[in-house]
Amino acid sequence: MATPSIKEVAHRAGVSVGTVSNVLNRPWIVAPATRQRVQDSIRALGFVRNEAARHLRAGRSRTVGLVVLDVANPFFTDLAEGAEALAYEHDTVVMVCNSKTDPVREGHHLDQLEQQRVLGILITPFDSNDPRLTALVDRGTPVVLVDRTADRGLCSVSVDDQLGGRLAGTHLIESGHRRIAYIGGPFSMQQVSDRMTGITTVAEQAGTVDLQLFEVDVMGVVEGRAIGEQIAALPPRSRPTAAFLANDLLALGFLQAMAVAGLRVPRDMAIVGYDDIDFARAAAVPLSSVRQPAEMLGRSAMELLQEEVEAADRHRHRQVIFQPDLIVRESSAYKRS
Amino acid sequence: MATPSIKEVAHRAGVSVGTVSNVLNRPWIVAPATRQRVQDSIRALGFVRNEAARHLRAGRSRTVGLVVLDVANPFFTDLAEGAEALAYEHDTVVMVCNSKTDPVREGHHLDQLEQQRVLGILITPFDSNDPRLTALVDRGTPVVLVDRTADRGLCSVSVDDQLGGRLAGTHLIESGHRRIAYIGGPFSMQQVSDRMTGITTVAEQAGTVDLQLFEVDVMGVVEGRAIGEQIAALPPRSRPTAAFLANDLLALGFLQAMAVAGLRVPRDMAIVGYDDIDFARAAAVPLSSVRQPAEMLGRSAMELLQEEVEAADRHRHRQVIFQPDLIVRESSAYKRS
DNA sequence: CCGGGGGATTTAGACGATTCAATCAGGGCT
DNA sequence: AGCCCTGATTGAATCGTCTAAATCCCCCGG
Repeated sequence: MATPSIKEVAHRAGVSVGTVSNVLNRPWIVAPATRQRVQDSIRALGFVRNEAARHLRAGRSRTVGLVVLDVANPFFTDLAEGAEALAYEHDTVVMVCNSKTDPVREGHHLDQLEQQRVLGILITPFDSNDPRLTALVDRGTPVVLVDRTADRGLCSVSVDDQLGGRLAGTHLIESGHRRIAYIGGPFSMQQVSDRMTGITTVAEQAGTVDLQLFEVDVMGVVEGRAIGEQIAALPPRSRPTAAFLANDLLALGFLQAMAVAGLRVPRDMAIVGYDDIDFARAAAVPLSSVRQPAEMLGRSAMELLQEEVEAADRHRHRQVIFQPDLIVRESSAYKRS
Repeated sequence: MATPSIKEVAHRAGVSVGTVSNVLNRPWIVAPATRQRVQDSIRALGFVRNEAARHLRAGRSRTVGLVVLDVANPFFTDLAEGAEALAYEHDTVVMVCNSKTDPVREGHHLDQLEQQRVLGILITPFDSNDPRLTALVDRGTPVVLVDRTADRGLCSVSVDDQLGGRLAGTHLIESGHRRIAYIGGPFSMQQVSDRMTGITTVAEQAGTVDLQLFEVDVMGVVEGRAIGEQIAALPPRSRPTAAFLANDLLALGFLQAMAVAGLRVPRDMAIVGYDDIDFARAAAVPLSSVRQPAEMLGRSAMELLQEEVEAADRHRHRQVIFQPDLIVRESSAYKRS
């Protein structure tokens, strides 16, 4: 009835449990005839290894945790894809957890993962300086920050967000915009504030640019739409003529709101998003966006983790940084005279 | 160095391991003073429960596997969201696995989940009659089919796909279309063929409708674009005037191809998708789509599973079926004379 | 014929948490 | 003083797998 254990397999094959274990782990040291008998027994009983027992014995599991801010965001699914591809090569399983930009959920997932004694954790944290992260590391779970730069003793994989902000800002300013909105949030999140710093820098260099900041709690389509309505309702005189949004979901929502409000994109409102998700190109007005190498990020993060797990001791933490690209499409392809 | 075990905690608190375990599991039977001492010890040592050991002892894990066809598809992330919400209430963890419509990957994930002795598996299988599924059940892992109807002894949660197909078909036919394309795939997948059956039925009833079928391997944006190009290249005389696509990703890709080819939607080509994902409404031309209650599906599936796990014995397998709705938007809002 | 060598197999002890039967310490009652 | 009861705590066995050390067996060489 219950799943058979190695013991039943051994009994049926007329050998000891040790031999069965050897067949499973070092088949070459077992005599061919015996090996065959054991394998037959395994098949006949439908034996399936118990990962919990292996894990307990080995002291380490074969799972890696990946905690992301929003699984529904294609950027993160791409990232997960990359991580999973590499994990597969290392005979490792990825457990994807969705924190939904909520520190409480994030904490809950971290607890679960630690209890499961995962090999390590890849995380896009709500707050990169969260003491829980370092505590985790101190207690022995390797952590790699994803899409965030680690300052202290951690590995991290990130994209130069300030550069991303500068790219978007420069593009909009050169297109003649003087009132620009930056929309993202929460500002406490490193990536959001870095992108802001980027665009702020170039705005200040240009001198005459009026940069308005709008904060949201969560970066989803719904929130983008809401901010869009709010901005569309401003008097045309003071209303920004361009918006840079900290991710594409926000941008898509924002774009919808423009359509509803009857504002033309890019004529009345230029839009630049971030991440360059697949849907950006398929939007009502194809969306300009700052592209990040999502899959590469995931792959790279997993690489660092595996390195740390295997080298254990003599491992130096590294910070890998990628460069973003600006992809200009119709939503910002209009030069103001 | 290594994570401390219950033994170190006990030693430091000057009690036996049994008492520590009691503090963790039935604190009320432990004398307050002792309890306090143990809790202090736990905190001081940074003790974290070892889930593998608990699991091994308990004989059952606290994880549920969810295997979906495509995590990048918002339909499935919504579904996962629903499942996770209920899991949380049952103090259970969901492990999301992405089969990418690939039976091999699917099999790999099933193996992993079984080795982990998960509580149960929720799956949108590539092939509902896959013998591996029933084998899994026979060996003791409860399985609930999601977005598929189970015939045999399994629980399932699904949406009436034939009805969905009929809704889309009727709508297009009543709008005056006589040449209609149905695009989806692989046709061997139950939901794809059910939707086809639905539209075929109403097309036959109408009598004069020419229904053309196009098969794809995977239902993603890229494939939709490819089929779109192919159809746009047909001579206008024989080219369908409407397309019903088996999911919204396909439809979005298809829509892009129309734009590129210079065909106007809905005038030259009406489009109806399936799933009504968030992006459908945000598309270049807002997409008509057959809506499925994704989150509800996930929740419901998890409900059935928990029921089966708890009732163990006297549990009757059930097939829950939801009704889809047709959401008409601009992409099909044009009546041919 | 005996000892030794080497390959094949077995044995036994972890790994960490849980649980239940057994023990223990006190207090109250006769 | 002796006894019992109760509530608190302990001890030991258990879950399934792995591995290092021990044992077994057979054959070969001296």
